[in-house]
Amino acid sequence: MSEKEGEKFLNLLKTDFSMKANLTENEPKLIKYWDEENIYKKILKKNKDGEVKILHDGPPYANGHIHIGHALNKILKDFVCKYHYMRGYHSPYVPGWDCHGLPIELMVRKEEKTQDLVEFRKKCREYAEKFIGVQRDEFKRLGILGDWDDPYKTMSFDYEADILKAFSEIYKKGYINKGRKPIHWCMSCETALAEAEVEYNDHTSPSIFVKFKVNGHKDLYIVIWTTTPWTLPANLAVSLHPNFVYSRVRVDKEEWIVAKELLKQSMTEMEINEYELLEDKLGSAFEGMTYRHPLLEKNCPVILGEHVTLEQGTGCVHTAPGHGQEDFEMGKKYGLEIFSPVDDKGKYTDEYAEMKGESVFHANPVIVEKLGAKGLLIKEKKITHSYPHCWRCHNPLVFRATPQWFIDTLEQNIKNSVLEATAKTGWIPGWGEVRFANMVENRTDWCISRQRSWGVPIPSLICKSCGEEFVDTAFTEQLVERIRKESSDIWFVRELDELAAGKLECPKCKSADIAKGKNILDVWFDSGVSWFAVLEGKMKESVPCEMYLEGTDQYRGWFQSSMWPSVIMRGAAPYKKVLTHGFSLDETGRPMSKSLGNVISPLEVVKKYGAEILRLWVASIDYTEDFRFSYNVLNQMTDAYKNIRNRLRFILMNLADFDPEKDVVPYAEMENLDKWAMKALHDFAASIDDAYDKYEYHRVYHGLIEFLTVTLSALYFDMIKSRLYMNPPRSRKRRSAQTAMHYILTVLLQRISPVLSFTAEETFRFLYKDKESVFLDKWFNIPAEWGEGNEKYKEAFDLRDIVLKELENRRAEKAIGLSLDAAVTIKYKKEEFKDVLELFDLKEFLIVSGVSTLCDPSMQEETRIEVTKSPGEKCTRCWNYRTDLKKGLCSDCAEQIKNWSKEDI
RNA sequence: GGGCCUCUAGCUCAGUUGGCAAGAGCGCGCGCCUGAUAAGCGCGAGGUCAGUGGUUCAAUUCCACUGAGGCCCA
Repeated sequence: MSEKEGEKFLNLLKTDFSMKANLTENEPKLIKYWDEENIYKKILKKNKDGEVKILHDGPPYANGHIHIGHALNKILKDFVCKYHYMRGYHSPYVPGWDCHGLPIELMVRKEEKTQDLVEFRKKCREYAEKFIGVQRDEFKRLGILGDWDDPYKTMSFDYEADILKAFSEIYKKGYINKGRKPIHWCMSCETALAEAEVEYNDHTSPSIFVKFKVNGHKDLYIVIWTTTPWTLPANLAVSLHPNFVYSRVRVDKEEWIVAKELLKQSMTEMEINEYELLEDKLGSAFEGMTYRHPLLEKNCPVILGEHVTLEQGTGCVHTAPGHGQEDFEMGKKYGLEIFSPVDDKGKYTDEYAEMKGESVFHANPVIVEKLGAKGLLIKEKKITHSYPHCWRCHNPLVFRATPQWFIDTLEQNIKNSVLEATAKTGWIPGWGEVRFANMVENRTDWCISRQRSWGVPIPSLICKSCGEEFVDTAFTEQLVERIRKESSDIWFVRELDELAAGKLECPKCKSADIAKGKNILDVWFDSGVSWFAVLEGKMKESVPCEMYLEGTDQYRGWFQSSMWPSVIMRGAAPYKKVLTHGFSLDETGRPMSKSLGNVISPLEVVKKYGAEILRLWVASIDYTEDFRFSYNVLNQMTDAYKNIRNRLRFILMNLADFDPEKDVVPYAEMENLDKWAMKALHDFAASIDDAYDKYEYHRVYHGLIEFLTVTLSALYFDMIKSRLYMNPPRSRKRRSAQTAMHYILTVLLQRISPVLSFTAEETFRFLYKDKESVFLDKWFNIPAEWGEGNEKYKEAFDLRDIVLKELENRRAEKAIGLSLDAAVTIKYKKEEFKDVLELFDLKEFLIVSGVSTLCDPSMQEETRIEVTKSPGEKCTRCWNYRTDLKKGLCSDCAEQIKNWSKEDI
């Protein structure tokens, strides 16, 4: 028989499953298929009675294209959800977008010159809508399944209404308060400015050293330095650093207090040439000391703050809680008034009657003069420094306390409840709990009011006659229902009497002359009540949900902005688990940023490599830490992907004539080697499922690669190839191997589908033309029996390693090439070792032409391996060396060919 | 400056409560095969476990400090 004819009797099957993936072309087709066939909806239907496990999406900001952080975040969420889908949980995934806020306002204002507020808000809405569309397409391109047709948007009418409903509930519980807080203020535009609207330019200010008379000591002064003399009327304290050393020095007939390290520098600046050091003391020793206010008839305290620096001045810091951020924090800490005797136009109010009506910037020389007259001014100079200016009118800004609304996060009961909820939450990784709790402990009040345009209005009312600002809960609740129908625009479109059903009245002076408040809500409040608007509202599910999953920046952001409202309103956290991921760095470990020019766009990756490669990369890394991203690492993923795909293809090829409905061999009748493979499959699946349960996808990736490369490709497939090719197609021996491969493929597809969704679906639909989707497939539970295996497996594989080593030695000597060229003799010392040798068909197990075994109790060593070139001639069909060839065929091959068309052998 | 975190082969990761000469896969080098073939198999070279000091009979593993880096604050 010629070799050509011989191939007729070999199971060398072909497959149309291509080696080349062509991801960039095929992925969009699959996405279209998922879309058109409503696969996501069908998954929900399949699992509708399953246990509820909802991952609640944190809304990205609807602005610009997605970057690698967005991609990673959404892909991780997709892993979580898809594994839930596979395991039968009810896990609807409703993506969302954060729509209000300053960045969109700023973008729109660049192009839009309209002065009309409602028109402007309309443009903002359009802008957000546009980028929701852009980002939705980009996310879908990554293969993420979810309710893309009906996502949540913080600007939808329902959502806006729910924001105010939540506001109202929190207000009724007493956790929303009025307060004051210093902010950047432009007195020529008469408007508040956000940090992003502030531009820093050089500005010349007075630079003055002033001495404050200490009470209870004769001629003792504390020396401060400031560049804003106009804030001195608002001075309420002097801050010292508790751990700095302060010196008491004699200057003329007086004694001054100055930080020791700044003593020389400040004395030079004050042009004091002669002074004498009297004493050094820690700043903490001065706590409780009081001094006489330099301008007003009152006494003020010396307080301690870590914010004090030794960069300039005297180390004794003039503190006006109404006019500086740190001063404000200190004021809060020490219970000082947030005092700011300055009005919208930048003029002193009657709280500083002495200069009422005077503009603060014109006040500087006057204040300096007053200090001089009192003998408190030590030195005045001019200083040119970087100073905040208005980005629109370019005038210098002031920092000034204004009325604001706060959520009271300092109230001890609620803080304790938040800490309790924190302890009950599962933080992944575990250190998240410490980080979150620290932030809860140390945070300040949550200021929820913004003096902006694009957002949900705070439904506060202002009494025109007495100036009282207040919230009327009945009115708020009417407003909620109006907003649900007409959007929050009605606040700006309608007059107050159109909005209020009944009569409004000032709770303080009973006046009925009321106006609408002018503040909108912080967007963190918008997204912070998404559990209320989306989980409870839109989805009709309950809180807490299974998981929030975001970057580590959200410990301060969304995790907190969600936690506080939820604890106040529901007495518990909105989530059972919080999982966080790190940030993307470039190849050298620097953060990815536009300014560094080291950004790799996920869109570019998808275009060049395919989303599957990106998904595989996400699975490969330990995302809990920051991760490096580069084309280098993507190329590695491409290689890994090819490996996976080829192994799938090999299985498909060998299953081309296998129908699981008819051809499956019962476990009990399977070959031992195939049973071993089922044991390996069982163990593999158990470890993969454990990794999925713990959200450790890099273990999924590494476990998968290890299983495919070592267990399957290098061991199992290599060993069974001959059996698959040589035995009659329907023979039990061959069907046994195919049965194993069939189960391997089934388990593999289910395990890779959350990560390699495209490839899993492609393979699944290639295999089962009549089935819809791998995600709708029933979960295959691996029989526990398969995991039992045999304790002697390990000994057999240890023996195999030794034999292979010996084969390699012969190969190096050029005695053999293919391992089938060899014959092996195994000598063993202990009789019991026979059991190990009888476990498998040794010729198949070792892939050699002949194996002989011999027990020799007199041997020193346990086993001895001898490898020789196999005697006989090479069989043209099975390539074994045999001594019984007839016409080039060995007797086994002759037998197999004889039985070729018989069934069930 | 503060809170939290990271640093193991070129890359991505393992290394349970301190204990055999620190492992895997990929990549790289060399070889085999040509019935998984723009595939498959084998072998090999790569690490002062960021650095220093300490605790201990023994430290990649515990402690302290230093360095590099990240997120969030100030």
